[in-house]
Amino acid sequence: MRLTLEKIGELAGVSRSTVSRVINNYPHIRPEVREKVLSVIKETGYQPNLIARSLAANESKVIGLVIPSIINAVFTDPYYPKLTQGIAQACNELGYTLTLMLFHSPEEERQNARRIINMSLLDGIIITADILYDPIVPELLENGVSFVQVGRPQEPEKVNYVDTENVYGGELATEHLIKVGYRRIAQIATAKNTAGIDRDTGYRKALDKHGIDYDSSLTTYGDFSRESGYKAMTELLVHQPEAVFVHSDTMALGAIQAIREAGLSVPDDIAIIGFDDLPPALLAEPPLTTIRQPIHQTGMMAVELLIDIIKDNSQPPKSRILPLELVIRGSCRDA
Amino acid sequence: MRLTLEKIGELAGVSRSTVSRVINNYPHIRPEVREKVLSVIKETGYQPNLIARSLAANESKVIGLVIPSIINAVFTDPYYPKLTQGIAQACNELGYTLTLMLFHSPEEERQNARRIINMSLLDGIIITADILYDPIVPELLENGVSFVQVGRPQEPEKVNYVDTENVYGGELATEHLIKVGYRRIAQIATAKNTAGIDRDTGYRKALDKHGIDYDSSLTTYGDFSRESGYKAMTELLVHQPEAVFVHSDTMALGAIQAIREAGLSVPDDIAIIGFDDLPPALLAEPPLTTIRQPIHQTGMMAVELLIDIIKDNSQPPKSRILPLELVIRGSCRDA
DNA sequence: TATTGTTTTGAGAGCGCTCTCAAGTAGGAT
DNA sequence: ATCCTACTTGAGAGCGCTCTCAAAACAATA
Repeated sequence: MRLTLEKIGELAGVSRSTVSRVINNYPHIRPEVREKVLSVIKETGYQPNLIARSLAANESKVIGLVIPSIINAVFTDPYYPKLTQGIAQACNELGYTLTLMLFHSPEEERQNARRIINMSLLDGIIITADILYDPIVPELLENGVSFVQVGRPQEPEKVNYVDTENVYGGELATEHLIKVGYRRIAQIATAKNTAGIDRDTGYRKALDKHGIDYDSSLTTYGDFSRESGYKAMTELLVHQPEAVFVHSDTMALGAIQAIREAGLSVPDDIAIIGFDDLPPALLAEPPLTTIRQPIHQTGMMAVELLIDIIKDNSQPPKSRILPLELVIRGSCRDA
Repeated sequence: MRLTLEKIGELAGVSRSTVSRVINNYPHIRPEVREKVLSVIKETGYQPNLIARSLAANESKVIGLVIPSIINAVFTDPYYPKLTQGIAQACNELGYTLTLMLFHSPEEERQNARRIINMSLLDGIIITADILYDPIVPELLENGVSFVQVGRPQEPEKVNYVDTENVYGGELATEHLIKVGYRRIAQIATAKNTAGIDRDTGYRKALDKHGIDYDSSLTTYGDFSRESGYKAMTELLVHQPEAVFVHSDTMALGAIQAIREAGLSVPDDIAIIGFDDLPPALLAEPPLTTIRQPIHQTGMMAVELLIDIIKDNSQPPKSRILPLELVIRGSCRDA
């Protein structure tokens, strides 16, 4: 039989209110009474009913993680599991419960998203949508839901978000390539998401800075999957780049495979620099030179920011930009 | 301002009870009244408060997915993301909400698990623990929590679980190796989990059936990570196996790398057969011959079974065993 | 028309908690 | 001893819903 506050009070010889007070650490309780109540709680193994608490206090201490259907196909990319881990850890530490909303199709997404969002089960939401024109974001905005986006949003002035220095990252990668002596630098980009756009901006910026003309035939596109990297590299091969800046490690792995199958070598014939620094980068052959992104920390940061917002949703939108780092390994020649 | 049943009733000129009835599709409502209420709900965009509903009805329609800390280090293995996807999809389809409980350390696990489990936020739990002696399982059992385990439990007669035919899988893999002509067959196993034990059983069974003596020096152990596969293969190399049955694709990838770095070739010098049939298996070089496991379906099945149990937790423990399939690709010689 | 049965509806209690309000109790100052 | 200010506690309302119970309305039967 489930225990209730009332019953604990009975056993301890105090009222429900008093028990509630000791559980919630209110001051003004006589030490002996607090002791007594605590001991009863301990020996009965009482746990407060979260649902009832949520109803009364009008907060559930649960937050939702929304991963849109477009991204979902890319769950093979270790990026999301890693991000999820960071989010989960922060939730554990901060006493929140995490609910996962993974959608497999746009219809499923539309049907469920609105329902869940409005059903007041959630105190707030983290949405991993850096795609352009995500339909959920305006809806959240309109309904006054507390949320933070992972990745730069379409309208940064309106939403809270956590992002990495993607422009700088693109620049960093490209400049490294230039610095070690490459000139004909291609790019495997990802269209339709702000991260990809920013990295592309950085790429062009670096080219420009060093007086290299941007050549659009040297940019091909992938969708973050390994297969798409393979395909994009195959297209690139005919243009004979000296080096390629690939927007994600996973695609870089595919690109390396394409290069090898063409009978060429990395980095001797074509150099590769990736982005993310996920575990496979280290295991690649050759180990991938890449731009390290603090993914786990991004997740944790998103939770912290969200909780901040839940406490006061009236403040102007905030953002956190996390730093990137160049990791030199074996897929580019040395300086 | 949040709408309530009461307010909708007011607007529709009926009582709260009636509104509740139309929302929950009760019979005995005059069609015109139902229409009226429905239209008010539609134009106001009213959504029932899930928390209040949970409290009153004593069910939350949310289930938890518990991934213990030991496994967590292995989140780089695509197995878990894939399983999670299956679970999430079934939840969406069946109107349940999924909460994710990822733990990073045993302490975190102990602290949070009990709390969440007893806090009556969850209608039921899916636990992905096929490790031996998992401490959470007895606790769940003791507290009468509805749960299903993914992977064969320690005490199958006591718990509901979903599993694959692991013994048969081990047998299938080993027999394939024997059939195409190998005799000196090694194994990279995973200790301390029932899946590993079962696959090992199958491996020995096949050996035995074909009159090959089991040689313990031909079994080494990994922990499902690619690195551990690499290490285990390195150990195996000195014993010069002709073929290796690796308990997971991810470890198989590591093993192939070790073989290559030793200057040998797959399958010419050493054949490899994996387990799982995850996407990287197809991308490996050579493409991995492996045992396909219906991971997505396993996740969905777990949810279905769980919901079944939530509805009536008094029935004797049930289990679902999913079939396995041999997928022949390029990492073993042809017959 | 009286009676019985069925459908349709509302009132009210209750889920287990939080939070406000006011009452009771002590200790110190006057 | 009296008053004032803490401190300490309990009573009660209320969160938004479900569900039981009984009343009201209507239809069917005698």
